[in-house]
Amino acid sequence: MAMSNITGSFQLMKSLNRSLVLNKIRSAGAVSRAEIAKETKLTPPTVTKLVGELIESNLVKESDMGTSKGGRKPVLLTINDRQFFAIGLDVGARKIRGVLTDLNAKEIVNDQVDLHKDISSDELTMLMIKMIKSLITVSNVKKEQIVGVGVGMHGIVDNEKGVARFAPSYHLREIPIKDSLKEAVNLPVFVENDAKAMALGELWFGAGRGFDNLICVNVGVGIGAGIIFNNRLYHGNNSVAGEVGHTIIDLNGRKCSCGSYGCLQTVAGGDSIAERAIRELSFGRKSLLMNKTSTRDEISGELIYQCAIEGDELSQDILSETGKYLGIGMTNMINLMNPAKLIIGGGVSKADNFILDPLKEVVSKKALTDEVKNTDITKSELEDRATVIGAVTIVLADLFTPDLLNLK
Amino acid sequence: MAMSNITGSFQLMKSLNRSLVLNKIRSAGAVSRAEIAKETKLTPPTVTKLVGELIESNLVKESDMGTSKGGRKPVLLTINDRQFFAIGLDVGARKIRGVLTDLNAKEIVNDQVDLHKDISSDELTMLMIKMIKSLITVSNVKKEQIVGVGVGMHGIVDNEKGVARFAPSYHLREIPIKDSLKEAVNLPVFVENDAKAMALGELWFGAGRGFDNLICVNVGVGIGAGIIFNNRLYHGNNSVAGEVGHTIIDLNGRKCSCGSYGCLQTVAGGDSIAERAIRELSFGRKSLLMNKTSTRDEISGELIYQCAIEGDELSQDILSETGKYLGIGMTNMINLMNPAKLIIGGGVSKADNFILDPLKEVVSKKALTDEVKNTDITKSELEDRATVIGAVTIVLADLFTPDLLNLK
DNA sequence: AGATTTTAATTAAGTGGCATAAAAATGAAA
DNA sequence: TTTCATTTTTATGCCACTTAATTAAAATCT
Repeated sequence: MAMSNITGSFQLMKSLNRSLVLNKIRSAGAVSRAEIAKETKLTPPTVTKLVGELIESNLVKESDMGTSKGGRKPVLLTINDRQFFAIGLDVGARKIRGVLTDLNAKEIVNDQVDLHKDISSDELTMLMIKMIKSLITVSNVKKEQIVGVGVGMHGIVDNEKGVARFAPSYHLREIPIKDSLKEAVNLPVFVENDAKAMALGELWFGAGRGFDNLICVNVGVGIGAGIIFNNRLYHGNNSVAGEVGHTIIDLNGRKCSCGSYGCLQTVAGGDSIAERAIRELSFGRKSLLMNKTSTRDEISGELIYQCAIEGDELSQDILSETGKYLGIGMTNMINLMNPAKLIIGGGVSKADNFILDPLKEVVSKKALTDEVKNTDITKSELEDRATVIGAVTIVLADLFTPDLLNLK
Repeated sequence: MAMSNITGSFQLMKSLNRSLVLNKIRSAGAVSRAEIAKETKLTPPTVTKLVGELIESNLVKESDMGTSKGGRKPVLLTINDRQFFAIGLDVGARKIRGVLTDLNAKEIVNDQVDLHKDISSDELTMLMIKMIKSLITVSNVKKEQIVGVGVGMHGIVDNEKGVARFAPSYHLREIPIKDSLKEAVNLPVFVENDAKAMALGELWFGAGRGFDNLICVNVGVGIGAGIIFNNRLYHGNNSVAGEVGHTIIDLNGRKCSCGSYGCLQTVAGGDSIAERAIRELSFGRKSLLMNKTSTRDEISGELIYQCAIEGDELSQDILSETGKYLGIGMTNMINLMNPAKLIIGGGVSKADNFILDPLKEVVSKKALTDEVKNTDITKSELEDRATVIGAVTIVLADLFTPDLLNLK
């Protein structure tokens, strides 16, 4: 299909403006009709009408009076955040987290459950359903008030079909999450890759606010990226976009779980951190890690973060090296996609700046032009809640900014 | 700015539909009003009206009658391709090519001029202006009939300002192409990086027709990519997007002109091909290359392509190796961006399949999922005209699909 | 304090551009 | 020749916006 296949119509016009107004209210927190008119370039009568409909549908409410600027006081409008709610699930390698939030993604209740490695598709689905039901029960919210369920799932996800194509942590394939949950709880369900959910979460509620073109990288055992163009998630042609962990940065590197050699993941993924520590220790290097563990298996990324913060030199060195490798991967990504902002999330958030600083240094040395050398790089603001809030955000995005222009 | 900041209005509605109709005519070649209505989901009266205005403005004309399907014969509409024209320039490392085409990008006249390595900004600009004027004179087209000038420029280009930020081939910086040309010829001027122009050219008139999400890679001395999302060029935050030649694939690789080590360009760029040949010859390997050259300096990419086609084993081996390295870079790009189509252009087009086959093989082995392993990869259809036709296409894109929705 | 000015929001009327319905044009098929 | 199918145009209506005028309410000026 060539072209921006968008047919202009009255519905489009109205939907566009409705979204515009709704989103202005959402992103501003509280605005008057007059200000909306000014900022959206809609006329006051139009804004009045649209706001009226939004109030009618209970999405928006009039709240306080604003301060006068020399005339009549403005009536401030806010999202009616006690009327509707959204549910988000973060289906990670070792546990499922869940939250039920209001329309500002403010948490009302949360829940979590541990997973075992050899869980089956049915068990997993069942746990998700159970959690959704529990969140609803505990929060004491009516089901009609819930606008949808978002799922941030690790691995390869087909977001259109709502299927987890491949979940490496439990070696499961083709889990029909959307269909299963939809049938069980009778709510709209959205399924998305965890890094993509995270990116959307950071865009709306975290470090990405105000940007419309960013990349958020989830560094854990795997390394995935969520790419945002024009305020929307970019999925690519087969929902595979963002697999930065499997970009090759070392032709002669070690074999990766994907079969290739020298993937970023093999030198900067969570497992590689622990392996590097074990190797260094076997060379006889001293470290706090020795005092805190009795067997090799106890050495984990988290522990190394902890020790680094406590001043352990080996741990710091390891994280620094990880940061450098990660920096290479990020530089490649920056040279290719030139995002306005790069957000680093996942376990790394816990590693203070031991990873981030060397990462930034590599980018500032190796990226191509002065402008991209200075790419704005920060760590996740939502930290370990990024994916679950991101999952909620998928639901909110559908509510607040429906994809009117059928951009893929 | 959060959100699809698009205000719905009557103008928007109309522009959207006007573009929709215009583009349907352009991409179909010849269609009836009825068919346009069917395909665009506009109503027949609306199409009649919009077509009337397009005919009025001389962009569209009624051509032949179509064949009846059991009723009145349809009147076929076509782009009025003898009324308006566009100019494209390809400012390469060693020469400038220019074309003047009709609105279907069909060449009317062309021109080219050689450049010397130490050319100045003023000289370069002067040559461009001279060529534009010459194209107009020779074609005998009135200046009012020319809708604009597009420039595909190698190196780093700021397309918004129309400035060539850095042109590595002649070590020039900050050439204000747009302003200079605009002043001299008094026509709308668009300046774009060569790979990006190429991508747009292939999208509209080459191997990319029918896709709305593709990457076109220009393999020459440098390796640049033009990224198309939603039928539009993606520039990134500083117009730097697409610099795949400077993505690092070999941590321990050779130093690149950019200062980093192991950039794709160092193992798959044009220079590396010649260097590899020289090295192999110095090891005493036999080759047609020996017969065709007297000094090392004569060994070039082109010559190697030629020898490979003539059956020279060494040349074939070298190209195969180049293809493998290029395949790594392409795999990384595919894993990151998951394009629907990958087009390989530049000098490589002349290398037959000696590069493309190993490239595809690497992708099919190393890309992450089955779907992306099978990414549609072909070589450029427009071949050495890709950039210059792409330059024309920038002008046409502005005419046919103005950026109504201010997507960046 | 009262009049004036400023800002906010609503009401009323007008307009642009698309849709629906019907008709005209034209040709194939019965 | 009549009937039917398809293409295109004409006439009318309607939707969602805009412009202009009005009401509301507060700050500032005299």
